[in-house]
Amino acid sequence: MSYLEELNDIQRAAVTNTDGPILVIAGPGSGKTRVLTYRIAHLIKTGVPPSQILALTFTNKSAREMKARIASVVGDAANRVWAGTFHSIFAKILRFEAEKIGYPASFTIYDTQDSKSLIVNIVKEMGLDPKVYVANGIRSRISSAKSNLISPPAYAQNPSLLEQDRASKRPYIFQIYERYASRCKRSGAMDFDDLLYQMFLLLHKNPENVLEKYRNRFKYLLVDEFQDTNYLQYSIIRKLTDYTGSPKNICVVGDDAQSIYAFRGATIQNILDFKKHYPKLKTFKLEQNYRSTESIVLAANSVITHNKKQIDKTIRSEKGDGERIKILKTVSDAEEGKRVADSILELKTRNHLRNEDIAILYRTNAQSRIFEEYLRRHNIAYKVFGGLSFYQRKEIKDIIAYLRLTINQNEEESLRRVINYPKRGIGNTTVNKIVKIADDNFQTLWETIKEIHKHPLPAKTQQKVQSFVAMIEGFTKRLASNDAYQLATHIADKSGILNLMKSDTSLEGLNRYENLREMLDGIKEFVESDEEEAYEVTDDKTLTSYLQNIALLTDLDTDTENTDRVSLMTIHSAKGLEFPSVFVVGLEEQLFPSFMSMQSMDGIDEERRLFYVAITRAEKHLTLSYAKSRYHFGNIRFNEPSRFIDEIDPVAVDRDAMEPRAVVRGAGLGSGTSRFKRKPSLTTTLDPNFTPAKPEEIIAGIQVAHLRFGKGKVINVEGGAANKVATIFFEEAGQKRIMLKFAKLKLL
DNA sequence: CTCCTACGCCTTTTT
DNA sequence: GGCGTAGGAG
Repeated sequence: MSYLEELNDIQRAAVTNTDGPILVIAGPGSGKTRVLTYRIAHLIKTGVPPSQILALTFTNKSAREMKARIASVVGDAANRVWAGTFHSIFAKILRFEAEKIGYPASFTIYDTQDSKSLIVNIVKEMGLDPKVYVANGIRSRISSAKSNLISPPAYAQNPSLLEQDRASKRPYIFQIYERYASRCKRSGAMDFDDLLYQMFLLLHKNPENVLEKYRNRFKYLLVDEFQDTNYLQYSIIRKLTDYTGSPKNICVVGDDAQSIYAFRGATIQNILDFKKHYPKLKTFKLEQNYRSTESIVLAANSVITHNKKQIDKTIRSEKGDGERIKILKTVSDAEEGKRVADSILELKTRNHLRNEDIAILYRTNAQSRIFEEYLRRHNIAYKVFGGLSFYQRKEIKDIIAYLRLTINQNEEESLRRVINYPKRGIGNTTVNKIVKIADDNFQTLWETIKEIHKHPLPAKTQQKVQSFVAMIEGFTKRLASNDAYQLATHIADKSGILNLMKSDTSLEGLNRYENLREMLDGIKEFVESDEEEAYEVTDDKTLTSYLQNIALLTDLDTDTENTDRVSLMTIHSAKGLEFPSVFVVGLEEQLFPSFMSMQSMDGIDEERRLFYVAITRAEKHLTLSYAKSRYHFGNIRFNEPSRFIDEIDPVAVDRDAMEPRAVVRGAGLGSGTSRFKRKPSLTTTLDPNFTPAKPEEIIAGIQVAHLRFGKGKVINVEGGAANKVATIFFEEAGQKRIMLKFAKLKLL
């Protein structure tokens, strides 16, 4: 078994101890994924049927990667392993078992937006003040209730929760929760938490002995990123493995130092409880780091010692000192953007790095903009992960709403979304009446509009509603005969969406149309793809399974274009990834650590673990940066450097690099009026009464100044007479091609 | 009912 | 600085 030779002693022990409970504490870069995948491969090699193995991860990406690596050892058998995220595996099981717990098999999955808009509707209906009952706050309250297995009735009787709600002047949250749950059920919809919560209830209520069915099916369980599981997830794991007579073949892998999801209920208490609940537990610690240089590991270790509570371990590297960590101190967020982009150019030439070897990591999604701007100026290809994902865009959600409604008419968020989109004369007044009627009759909206003639509404309105109903019914009829692509194309056309988009010739409209086309192409690809690949254990090509897939897909998963790009993402999304060169930016008090976390010690500790995760993504080069001033909601803010910088062992830091360089013109505070404009203007550096040069004066090699782009050097000039085009490299703005006829250039 | 504009809120982090 | 929504006019 040659693959065992690729492991160190501890890794090998963690792989070959196949039976009984195992806890692997795995530091960053310690070959955690390798252990997990080889363990699964080893199980299969020693005769365990792959379909009896369940591997739960946090991202689709790591599930996919895991499968690919298992396949490289055992071949096709890897495809029969149940590997996926908690959410996707449970969605798949629930799809199969839904009717046993009162949901349709075609249940809809609500994303965060859907949940929020449902809550907004409920708050309105209950006549509560939406400024007090903010949707986001309510949603996280409901989410954490579910994550702790607290049902609506249990919430209503829980003194401490009720007291908290009273204290925050929102005493009716328990009623909203109750209503939210019943509306989801009535809609045949599950939110993200339901995929876990209903899975637990399924096993707990155990209709038709499903519990035994799944206990028997999954003989070997593996859980990645165990430190990020919440009570609910852990409870499901226990349901499946912790019972009398269980072989307890469960292997969990995690690192308490990398726990960064406490805000959504994750608790390292699960690691501590695991030792109690599974007494015959064997523990393995992976402390050898194979990823980073010693400087980087030293920095990480020194930072994390500032956290009191942690499982004792020391990470070692044998990669040599490597470069020390650079610190970029800048005067403004704009200068930070520019300096990082400059450094990337420098890295690429000096160290022969490709774009894909480089990542910029930040605390909040909003920080990406300024880096995008300067990377574009420097002609560096990049990709922003996270933020608004493709499937969250309005035009995409609109078409998705039609698709959902076609499958599940009772689903109300989609119905409300499209009943008057495109405009068909069913306005707010009508919708509100319909909602009222539905509520009075204990019906769904769909049931109400299907019988709209029974209700007192203007004849014209009734007609419009009836033709909407007929349209949707027409779509539904096609489900049997059309594949997902045919149906989606039909819907885009007949709903009027396609025409609406074609008629919008604005730039944004064109963009939206492109996105719609891309969406349709994506469906086509899904229909035609030969199973597996990106779409995990899906074997059917129905619209239902397509919708399930995209509901659980994140931006991180859509890297189909394998082009060479710098990655921009939050530190949270970067977990589990590694890059030769990493920039961790925005290291300022209030931002990182975030002001939201600064009330409590635990909050700061979690931010510090986040910083630890950020540092340990780097293999060779690590640069930290901070800005003295930064725009926040359009206002300028001044922050101190992050406390985390001082917590790094000075030995690991390159002190020379700490000294500030010359201030960048136009990008900093010193540029007069431009400070109040978002776009740095370079106009001020040029002569105010300047006269443009004649086209024939511009020749290769000379220095010029442009009204907007600043100083630059002409690289070449092509085209004849009236249509001369010059390629000019500007110091600030990068390379541009400019029509000389229009150019406002000055000779220098 | 629809279109347009002004204002107000926003930003932790994610499946 | 940007997006979604409320509120007014047509």
